[in-house]
Amino acid sequence: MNIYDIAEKSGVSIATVSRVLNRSPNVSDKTRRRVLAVMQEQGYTPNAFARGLGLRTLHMAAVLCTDVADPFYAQAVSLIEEGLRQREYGSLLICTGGELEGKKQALQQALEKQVDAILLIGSAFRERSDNSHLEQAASQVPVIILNGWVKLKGVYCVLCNEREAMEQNVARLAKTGCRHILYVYDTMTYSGSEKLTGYRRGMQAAGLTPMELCTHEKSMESAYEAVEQSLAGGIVPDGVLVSEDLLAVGAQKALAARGLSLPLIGFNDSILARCATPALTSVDNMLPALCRTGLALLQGLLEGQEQPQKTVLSSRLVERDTFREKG
Amino acid sequence: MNIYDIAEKSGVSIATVSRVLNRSPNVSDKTRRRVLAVMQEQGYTPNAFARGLGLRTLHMAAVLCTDVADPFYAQAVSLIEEGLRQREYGSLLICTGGELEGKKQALQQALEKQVDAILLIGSAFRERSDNSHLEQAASQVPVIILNGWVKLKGVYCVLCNEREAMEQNVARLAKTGCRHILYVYDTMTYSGSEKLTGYRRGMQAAGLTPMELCTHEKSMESAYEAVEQSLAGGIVPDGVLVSEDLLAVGAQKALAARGLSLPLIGFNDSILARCATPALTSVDNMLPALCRTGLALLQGLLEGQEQPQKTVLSSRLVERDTFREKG
DNA sequence: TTGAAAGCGGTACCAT
DNA sequence: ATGGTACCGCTTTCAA
Repeated sequence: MNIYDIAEKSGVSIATVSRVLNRSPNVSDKTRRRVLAVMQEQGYTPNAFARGLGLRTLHMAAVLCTDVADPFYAQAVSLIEEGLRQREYGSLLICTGGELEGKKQALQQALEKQVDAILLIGSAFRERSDNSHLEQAASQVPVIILNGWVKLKGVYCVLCNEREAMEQNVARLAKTGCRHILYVYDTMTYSGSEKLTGYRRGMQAAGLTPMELCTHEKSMESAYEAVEQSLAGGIVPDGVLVSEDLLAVGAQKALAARGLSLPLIGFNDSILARCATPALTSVDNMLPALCRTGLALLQGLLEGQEQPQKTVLSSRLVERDTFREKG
Repeated sequence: MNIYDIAEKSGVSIATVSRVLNRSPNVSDKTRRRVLAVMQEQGYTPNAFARGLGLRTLHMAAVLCTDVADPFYAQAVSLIEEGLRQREYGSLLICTGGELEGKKQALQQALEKQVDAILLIGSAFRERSDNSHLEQAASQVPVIILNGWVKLKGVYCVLCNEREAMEQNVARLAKTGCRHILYVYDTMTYSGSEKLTGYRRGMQAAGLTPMELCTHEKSMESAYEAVEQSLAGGIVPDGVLVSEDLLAVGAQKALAARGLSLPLIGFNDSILARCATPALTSVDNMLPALCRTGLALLQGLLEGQEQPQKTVLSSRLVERDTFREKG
């Protein structure tokens, strides 16, 4: 069943059928009705490839993240997919893993599928040395990074001031009397190093000595072990900051296992923060706003407008059981 | 930059370029090298639409779920996307929401994009009365339901024996002396009613009176409230079964708020079960196996083999802090 | 308002 | 091993 069949059955040319398909105003009401009726009755679905060939777009955007199984990315993907769908764009999801090779392949796959844009979630998409793959992709379609930052032509970034947020976290704990503030984190993405820098600056500003603990991998269990070993090794913090709610839960459990209940602040304000016991105080990095902004930016771009290459939103502390500013 | 340009620049016909593109053995090594070199140097990316038009496939599958932000679905989507990617298929992700209209539209969108198959995650895709939209989709491409069951031509289901699992849960609690086993659940999907049936049968078999509590919506907070009100209303359970880890966390918190620490079993063995404090004992519904099986089934289908319309895997209890069989 | 026909960028069959 | 060419199904001038 194609446009020729429909044209024949409704006694018009394929050009007219195409016009009906594309809601062109230059079709008489009568003709339109007739054609639509035939389409309906034949259960006709236009072939997207042929359409894409002509229009040079399938109305699809690629959405990349290292792993959707991570609740934070899942939340982001959910928001983005919804926004794209509302704008009548499909979402090609690709999980890349943390390795460069996976990211390169993902970009290649996205380009092969002729997506209209590529959305990167997370700062893991900025490589230490060589970002030429990003550059190449950006030369073909707009690339948008959510919660990450790379200065490259055609790459647009929307992010949250995480450095500042972490700096404030230190100040907050220090204000309530903490002197030995442990910082638990995992990998060194752009975002990760921003937070770490924020922590260090905050500690310096407060005249305190940094206590940093890097976990083996990004998992609750790994954070548990790292903190447990650290405590066993005689480290005695009186406050804990963490780069990620998932790790924060691990840290929290390790502390609890030793009967400790210290001020603790997580990051991302994910579902885990609410589900943890006690519920985690966490930095809300404004994910919904981040996604909304990124989508609006993309829309502008696709409409041919100029857009800023860097947009920074400010975060917010969500107070729950593990820490409150009043003390 | 298209196949004609490449052909010209390498001094061969487009047919030969096409052969190189498709790894046809009928190309001399010398020619192949030359063509590949030109492609490389020109940064050529074949147009997937044109290709799709000829091959009648873009090598893409649609992956639908009600909402990826739910950690359980996110995990499933992650596994499926990976499996599809390994088989060189792209994943068109669509979140449908719980309403029929959203699901219908999602199927329509998937079909318009000419996907090769549709994967439905969760039992929410079975409607109470009318499944004609599924039937229509299945008449065009294979439809696979993971963790759900609908008997329809062209629809293939892989699921877990959740009814039995819940029945066993009752037996387990009863064996350790529980007499007043509360069941907390939310909506009535196919999966939901299976579990509820399992609970009822289990209670009957143990000679106990069912105590059922339906939450207002699928959220931790909603479960908390429901249980809290129930306790406030004088209900005194001595064991709790829940249809979902997310709800289980809410129930757990409500119990803890009243100083209660009862045997409690969640469902899905999601990341939340591990992150909860105390960690939840939960039924592992074999999600990875479910996804693997579904993907293998799909592959078989695409290769033209017959496949069973229903495959049932058996679940497994993962014992953590909130309940152990030995007592 | 409608139709005819030239693309769009590939695939694949038929020759050579 | 290679080239010529007729599709694939739709969009979009250009004429009528």
